[in-house]
Amino acid sequence: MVRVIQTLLTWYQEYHRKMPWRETSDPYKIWISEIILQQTRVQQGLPYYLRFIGKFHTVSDLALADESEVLKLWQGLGYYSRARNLHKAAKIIHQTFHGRFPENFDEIALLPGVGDYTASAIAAFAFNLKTVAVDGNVKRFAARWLGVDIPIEKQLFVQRIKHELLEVLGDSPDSNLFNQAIIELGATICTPTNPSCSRCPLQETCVAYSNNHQTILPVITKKLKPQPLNIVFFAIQQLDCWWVVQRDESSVWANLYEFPNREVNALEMDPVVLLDEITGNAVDSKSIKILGFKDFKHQLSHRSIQARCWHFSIEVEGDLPKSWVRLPSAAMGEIPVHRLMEKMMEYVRVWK
DNA sequence: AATACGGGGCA
DNA sequence: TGCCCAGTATT
Repeated sequence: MVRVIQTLLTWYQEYHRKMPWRETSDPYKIWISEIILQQTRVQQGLPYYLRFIGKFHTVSDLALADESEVLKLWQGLGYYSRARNLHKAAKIIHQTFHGRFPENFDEIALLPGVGDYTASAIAAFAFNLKTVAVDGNVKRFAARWLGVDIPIEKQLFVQRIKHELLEVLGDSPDSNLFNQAIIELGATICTPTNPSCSRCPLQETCVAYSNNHQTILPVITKKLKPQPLNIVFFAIQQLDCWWVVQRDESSVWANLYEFPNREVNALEMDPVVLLDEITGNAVDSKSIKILGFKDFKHQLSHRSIQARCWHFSIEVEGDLPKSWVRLPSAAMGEIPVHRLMEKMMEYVRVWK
């Protein structure tokens, strides 16, 4: 075991990629990076991390911001509850810990948006606590290296590899480096397809390699098919202004803004009839000019969205729903929106 | 234990 | 297309 960890750390120090959140021991920066990197590739998350740290230098800066500011900075990254929980957690740290990041595992794990992986990662990377941070990379590497054929989404699998990896770590003082190393190994060598076994520092002791089981491990049984969802949007223009609504807190794209819309069974509904339904006949049909429509396909992890965006202009509004907000086009860039909304704003040329 | 929750890159 | 990414919260 001593031999293994020594080999691993030596490999890591020579070959690891340089990343800004590994050049610091500031728990705030490490925390931000770990939240951003949840289910997100380094390449995609890096610019967001730099912008975040650039705008909010400390946890208190973040705590004192508006949620919309935080969501705006998160725009396009997905899983927006991460941003809302990040903001909530910052307020907790600011208020109950007076801006000082908690330094023990249990207090870290209590923060909203921080689960077992993230708490372990912060504990190891910021405070060098003895723990194992199990993410997707570590699961894949451990399943192969230890030859564990329990499906990786089972609790028993995580229990098993955590126990074994903790034993590998042993009494080493390098929990920080060890955790960085196994994650980096999974990300760069022990990849999902075509792992680079020839370059792997742990090839000699790898169970999967010795049995030629790299392609059948890890065992993954889950697979949910995205369900179809049809939505008709209305991009309603009044001279240089647009109408938008904010989504509610308990749905996809929570708290983000978008054009008024309605879920439908089929996209081919009469748009004027649909608009009357949504507004309660608030808009005089003679006041409506139809400027065109465009269809969009948008893939989420759990939904296959087909959207139709109608471009209307109206002269005068009637008694529109209270939740509708009219914004000048200049203000449309200030509100947090989802990717589909970005595409639709481009279609109707909100900014000319 | 299962499901909701984004978006992008790549075979 | 389908897979998977430095996962978590909710049911």
